[in-house]
Amino acid sequence: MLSFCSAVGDHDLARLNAIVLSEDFAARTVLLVEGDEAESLFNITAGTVKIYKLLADGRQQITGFLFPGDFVGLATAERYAYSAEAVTDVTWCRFPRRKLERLLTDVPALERRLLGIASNELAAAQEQMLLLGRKTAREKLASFLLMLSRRMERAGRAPSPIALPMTRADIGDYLGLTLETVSRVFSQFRRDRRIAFRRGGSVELLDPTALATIAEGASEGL
Amino acid sequence: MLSFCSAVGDHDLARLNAIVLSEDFAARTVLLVEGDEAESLFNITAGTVKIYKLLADGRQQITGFLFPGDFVGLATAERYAYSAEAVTDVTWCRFPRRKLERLLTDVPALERRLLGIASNELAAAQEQMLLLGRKTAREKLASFLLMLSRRMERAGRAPSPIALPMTRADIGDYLGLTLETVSRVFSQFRRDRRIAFRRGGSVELLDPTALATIAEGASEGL
DNA sequence: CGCACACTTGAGTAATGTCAAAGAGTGTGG
DNA sequence: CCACACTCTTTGACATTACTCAAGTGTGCG
Repeated sequence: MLSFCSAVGDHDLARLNAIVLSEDFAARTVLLVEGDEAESLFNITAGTVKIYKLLADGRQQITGFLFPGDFVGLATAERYAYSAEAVTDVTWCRFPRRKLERLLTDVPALERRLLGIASNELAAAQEQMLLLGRKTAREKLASFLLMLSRRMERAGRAPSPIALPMTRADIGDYLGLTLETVSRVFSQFRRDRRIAFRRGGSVELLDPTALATIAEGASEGL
Repeated sequence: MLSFCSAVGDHDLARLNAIVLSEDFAARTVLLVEGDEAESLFNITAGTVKIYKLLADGRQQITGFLFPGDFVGLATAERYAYSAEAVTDVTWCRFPRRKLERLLTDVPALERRLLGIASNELAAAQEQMLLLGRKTAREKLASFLLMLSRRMERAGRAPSPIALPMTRADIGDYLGLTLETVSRVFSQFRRDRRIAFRRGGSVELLDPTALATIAEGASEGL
């Protein structure tokens, strides 16, 4: 929100606040369903959200884990391109689309901000395609841990330990692996003293440099 | 280009044309390198372009095949997020970024158009993540053929036969497979009379319905 | 305290990758 | 014009990674 609102002047900020609505949800609540009419855009205030797509037989691909400050439902299309579920308890702000569009027309700087956000997401999506299509299980998990770590840093927090509010199954569905493979690779990293699990489901990165080497595919002798 | 320019009035269209520069390239020419300064945006006029990311050891993930009308280098970031190479001979229009930005400021409708394009690409990227992370080789190839077919239709052409200007290796690098697996699945589809190869490297979809069923993961008894 | 639920670990399997060789299509120079 | 050389493709045999199925171990919550 901060980065979004900072493009708005005082007067327009008041208008932005006027159209915003705060909502709370318990963990595991389904927040959006792919194909539903996209009548609002949301910005996460607290908690973790997963966005995902499903195949007919139930196979799931999580396309992103979203944290406070991230947008859900970013699309100019009529319908949501993905489903969303609360991983933890979640609070978000709702921007009714029609009101938001009027505001965007009046404040072009907001539109440019949204374009910037969308093109960043596009770059992240391409990075994820590289991961899904070409990386091994080890490389995927190392990349995943580092991505979360960098995200913590960008949010102004320490790069380690990292909170892992999602299950092994969710991590697998994000990386294109099974939960068993995720567990096995984590165990391997733990045995090799590259990570350590802490209480409350968080992970400490004991050797970020080694993880970065693995993540980039130089996994030969490691 | 048409869809982009149609958001511009006559006077502004003249301005748009004034900043545009047409360029030609032979097949296999490297057009952009990931990490290079993003000083221009491009719109393809003729030919096929692949955009891709590389790992240190040479593994490649193609994140998109782009055709006439598509944009290359769409990013607000300082640097290109991907490399690009001409699959066939290519012609494109260059929009110097600084001049384009001035134009975008003057014509907010253009910016909204770009936001729409970016959010469509985001939806396509998520569909591709589902494919890469969760679909089998058969499902991937069926999805790929249908995607190209739908793209032909949207461009106002017949949905079949489809031109396949890229190599099996490129298709594999797009779908997260090896070229051998691509070839084997194509052979299987051909034996099952779902597709037929025509002269000049194009494919006819003999049974689009069956392919659609396979693509969506209902591959049980097929 | 005990019941879920998530996680870990093991054994065997299946899908896809790797290595290899031969065939088909295309362009070029003798 | 044909033969050679090149690249791309197909197909086969085998290897490997990650998946499936299964059992057992925490761990937190009611």
